[in-house]
Amino acid sequence: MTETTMTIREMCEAFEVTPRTLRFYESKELLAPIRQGQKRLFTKRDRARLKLILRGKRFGFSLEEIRQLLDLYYVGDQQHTQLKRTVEIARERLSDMERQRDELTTAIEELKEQLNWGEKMVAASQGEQKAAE
Amino acid sequence: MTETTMTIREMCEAFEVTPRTLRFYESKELLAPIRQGQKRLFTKRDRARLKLILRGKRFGFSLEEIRQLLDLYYVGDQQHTQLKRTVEIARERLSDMERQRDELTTAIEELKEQLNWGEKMVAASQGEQKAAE
DNA sequence: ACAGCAGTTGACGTGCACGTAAGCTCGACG
DNA sequence: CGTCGAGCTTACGTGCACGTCAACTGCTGT
Repeated sequence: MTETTMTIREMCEAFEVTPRTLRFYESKELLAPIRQGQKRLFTKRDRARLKLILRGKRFGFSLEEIRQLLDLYYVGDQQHTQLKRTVEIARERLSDMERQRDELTTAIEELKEQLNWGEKMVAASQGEQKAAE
Repeated sequence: MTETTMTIREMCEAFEVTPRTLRFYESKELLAPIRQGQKRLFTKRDRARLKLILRGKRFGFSLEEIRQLLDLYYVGDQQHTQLKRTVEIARERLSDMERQRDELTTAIEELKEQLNWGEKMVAASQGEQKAAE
């Protein structure tokens, strides 16, 4: 059940993606499932990465940007220079994300105000179909 | 200077977009600049909408979704039923955005931790090029 | 032995969000 | 009067993120 590896089908159901998507991500070097003969076997590492990939996508990052980010999450064998560069990239992404969150917060506030206004209008036009003009 | 309308060129510089983009948005009914003969004149309303469009894009909304949202921001002559529906859509978008913000907050925290770790690694590998293995 | 099914590799198709190039129009200016 | 630049339309091209289809391979059960 809670085996260490999963087939492509199991991954698809667990994460609600298609096989095509997983193969595509592998071709872009976002995932690196091990091979048993010809078949792919997805490890715990792949599952963690996929989770991050899907989250990154929801934030509007491109797959290429996500690949950069994943490098940070899974260093471990990088050289100093490479690691330093990765840290820099991550710092930039981090401020991107913080800016994005701040904007989002503002937008939420604005939308809430609009909603209040809209709801008042709906309430006001209850029963009077021809309030316009 | 602070005239009520702007040319396409002025819009482009003000918002850092291309003419093509503005025409494209018009073709998708996101903007509706008035025409003076053949030329487009962008009003204050268009500028407000464009600002919202660009923000929406940064949040990962599609242009079609943004169009839905803009309907809410610029109602004014909607019927009751239509307005009610629009309010519903907006409520859904709002919870989308709040979920997105919460996720983003979590991701920011995680990335910060990773960064701290990464920076420690960088510091630790100062001067010793061959620390690996 | 053979059907059936999960999985695989190309290769081409698709929708979105524009970019880019061609050719037209129109008012301003020397 | 020509032409110059700003803007216009039409139409095809592009990059990304997959979808779709065809043709294979390799177990699995009967």
